[in-house]
This record gives sequence, structure tokens and C-alpha cells, in this order.
Amino acid sequence: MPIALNFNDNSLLAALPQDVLARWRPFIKPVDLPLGKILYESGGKMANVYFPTTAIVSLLYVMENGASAEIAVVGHEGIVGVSLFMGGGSTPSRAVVQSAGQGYRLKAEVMMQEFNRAGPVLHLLLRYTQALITQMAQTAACNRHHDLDQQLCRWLLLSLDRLVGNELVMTQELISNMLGVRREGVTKAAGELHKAGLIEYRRGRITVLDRPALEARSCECYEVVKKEYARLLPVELAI
Amino acid sequence: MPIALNFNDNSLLAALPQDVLARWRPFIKPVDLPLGKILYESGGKMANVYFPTTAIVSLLYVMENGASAEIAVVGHEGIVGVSLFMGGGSTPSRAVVQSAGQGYRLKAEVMMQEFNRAGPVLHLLLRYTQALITQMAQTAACNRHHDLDQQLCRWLLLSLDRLVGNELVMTQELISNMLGVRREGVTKAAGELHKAGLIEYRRGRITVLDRPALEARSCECYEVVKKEYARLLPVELAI
DNA sequence: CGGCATCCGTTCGTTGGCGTACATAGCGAC
DNA sequence: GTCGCTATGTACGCCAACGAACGGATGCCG
Repeated sequence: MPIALNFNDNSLLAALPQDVLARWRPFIKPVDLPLGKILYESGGKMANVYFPTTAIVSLLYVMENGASAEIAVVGHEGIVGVSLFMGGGSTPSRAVVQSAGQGYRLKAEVMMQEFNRAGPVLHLLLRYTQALITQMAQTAACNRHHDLDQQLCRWLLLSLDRLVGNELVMTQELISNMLGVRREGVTKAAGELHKAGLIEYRRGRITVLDRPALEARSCECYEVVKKEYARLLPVELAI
Repeated sequence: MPIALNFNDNSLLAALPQDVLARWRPFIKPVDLPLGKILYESGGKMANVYFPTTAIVSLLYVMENGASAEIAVVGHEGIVGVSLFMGGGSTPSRAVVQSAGQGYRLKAEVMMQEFNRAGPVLHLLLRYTQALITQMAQTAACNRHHDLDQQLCRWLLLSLDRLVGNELVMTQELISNMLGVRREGVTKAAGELHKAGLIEYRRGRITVLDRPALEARSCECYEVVKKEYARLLPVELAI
């Protein structure tokens, strides 16, 4: 944990004016986000918001029968906990760390205080939330119309955009939970991507070999979401 | 068109303070919203926002190949055009009138002016947006895990909540576009609901006979969304 | 360096929804 | 009342994904 916090690792923090960061400095803490850690539970009170830096966080919907489905993913371009400032302070979804790493944690009250000043923080966060909404909407449509093969490509690309390097530490079982499909289905789809020479993997590690081909094979959803993030967030924020 | 506008027909308008309504009065107009009218197009600029009263508006995602999927529905409890104040001024989805009726139209600039005062309008609209987000997330998960039968029940109930009476003017073809499935699939599912005595229909009119049974047969998604709307919006706003 | 938990591969039958094609029937216009 | 458009009913083969079950492999840990 460096003495001088480097807020540039999260794009939202990086875009904030100095005076906001100065106010936040005493209350914002770097934290480890280990794989599987639940940042908030469905319907639970939100004591903090999180700004991931090297971690990836999944917004996961868990149904009554235990089945799950990812509705959006948040990395160093975003913030976990938008429902805090949107109002209500909870959502019926769960936020869980999908790829281990670090992030910053900020107390809910401090965030709210700043939000209620109705300055640049408010506008930046609302634009980010709009981008998140796009991702959710796209996920809904994608779940309806695209096959597992394409969705796996989309999902790999979305994750890749939020990581450095081209390797994901990720079991097929975990991916299947995110996509809301069976593990066997992921095995089959991944096998085909492997045969085509796009990826390589072994026991919980996936390496992307041919990213352009992955983009070509993915459904349109990846591209749409990416473009919308680029449009809505300041240039230096683009993923 | 009455001389005295009755803003109580839309719950958001009804919840606004008098001084806001007074400022809006010169700029807000009752409008007819005929079936199929497109209020805004994917990616298009948003010149107005709409407050439905008796109409229902679908937020529809249209894919490259022409396939579509509804991501949320808006009626007298809401507003069409949240991406205006969220930032960006457009979304990659389309807003189309799903059930003909009336609503109010307000110029985008007037809305923005009020929103930027950062008063009760801002907070009310953000809470509503949060409810809308819940609906989208639920739709995403529902699309993944529940079968057409259950989804049709959910969809009928969501529509019914936004109408007076128990009759929907709605062809199966239209429903299939909303749900993102084939028309034949809707015919089959509707036939089963009919056999079970829950609904009755003839050529573009569906009558709900046994609402409790419909709720029992629906997936959990309807209940979750409904509860979240009730929680997030003031009591008198509850659908 | 060996044991073992965990991850990945594969199989078989089932099923819900798709694409296509065509038949019937309600309802408005004339 | 008849015509014709459009909504609804039905049938066939097809395929992606499901559920369950089990074998094989890898790499971590002692």
C-alpha cells in the first residue's frame, strides 16, 4: 500500500477535480479484493462504494432456485454501488469479485455528501450509470438472442478490457455462473475457440491469442457497449 | 384536451412540488400516443421527455439482424427518456408505444433546467431510474432462465398494472416482438393460459380472468420488480 | 514426490424454442 | 353479405442448451 495513493488507476477517480480528491483523501482506502468476495448482497445495505483498479467485479443476479446471471461487469473504468446515490441504497443484485485485484473503498456517507453538492461528481457518476444501464440492456437482449459461443467471446472481451495482459485467471465453472449456463456448455464453447486458435487454457487460466478474431466472432453486443462507454465517458476514461 | 391539466394521471408528475409544476405548465403538453409511435430511436437525439398517463411505452432493443427484445416497460408510474438527464442524451434502444393512450410531453431543455436545480425533481427522477434499472436487470436474468410460459405471465401482469381494467389491446405478434420470441410461441403459451382459464382472447384483445392465478404462474421476476418499485417510489406512486 | 481436491472432457437422452409452411377464422370495408 | 386483410392455430424437422453421470488430468500441498 503506497503512501501516496495513485488515483489514476481508476478512471472515475482520475477524472475528478483535485478539490474533491482532497476532501476524500482521509476517507478513501486501498483494499484487496480477493476472488469471490461479496461487496454487497442482494437487498443489503451499502456501507461503502468501491472503485476497482486491478480487480473486476460482477453484478450478479441470483434467482430463487439458485441459478445466477451476470447483468454487468465493473472494472477500473467504474464504481461499484451506483444504487447508493441513485436512491434506495440497495438493489436486488449481488456484487462479487470475479477477478482478484485491488480497488479503493469509500464510505457511503462521504460519497453521498459529495454527490449532494451537485457538482462534477454528480454528473460524472450519472454518465457512468448511464453506461452501466446500456450494458445491462445489452445483456438482456444478448441473453435472448445470441448463442453461447458468441456470448463467451463477448464476455472474454469485456473482462480482457478490464485487465492488463491477455490472461484471465478464471475457471470454466465460474464463467458458467456468470453467463448463467452449464459448465459443460462453457467447456464446449471454449473447446471450439481453442480449436480455432483464438484462445489457450489450462486449469483456471485462459490466454487470449487472437483478440481481433475473438471480436469478429463475438456478437455485436460487445462493440455496442464499448462504443457507448467511449461516448459517455471522457476520452481519457475510455476503457 | 382539458383546460386544466390533470397531472395526477402520472405518478411522477403527481409527486412533484407545486412550484415545479407551475414553472413547467407553459411547456408541458398532453399528447396522443398511438400504437407503434416511436418516441425516440436508438442513438437518436432526444427533443422531449414523455410522462405516460393511459399509454404504455416499451423500451425496445433492436439488434442488427432485426430481432428485438423489450428491456423495460414504462406507464403512468414513470417517464420516458431518462438518458436525457443521466447524460449523453441518447441510448442504443428504442422507445415505442405498446398500448395506445395519452401522456404529457415536456421539452428536453425545460426538463434539464429543472434537473440542474438539483432539488426534489433530481432525487425523484433518480429513484425512478433506479427502479427502471431493476426492471432491466430482472429482464436480463429472466431472459436467461425462465421459459416462455412464465415470461408471458410476467409480461401480462406488468402491462396490466399500467392499465385500467383487465383488457389488453394487443396482438400475439406484437407480444412476440416484445418478448423477443416467435409469434407461434406466444400462440402456444397463450393457448395454455386459456385452457387453464386464466385468460380469454380474440383477435388483438386479451382479457385477464384470473389475476391471482396469473401471478402464481408467473416467474418470481414480476414480484421482485413490483416490490422494488413500491420500495423506491413514494407510497402514492406505487403502481 | 505422491495424494487428492479440483478442473476439464465427453456421453446420452430430453426439451424448449426456432424456421418454415400452410390452414382457419374474425372483422372491417365496401 | 362478401371480400380480403390480418390474426390465430397447427404441424414438421431441427438444434442449442439442459440434466445427470462419470472418467481423466492437472497441479497444489504436505
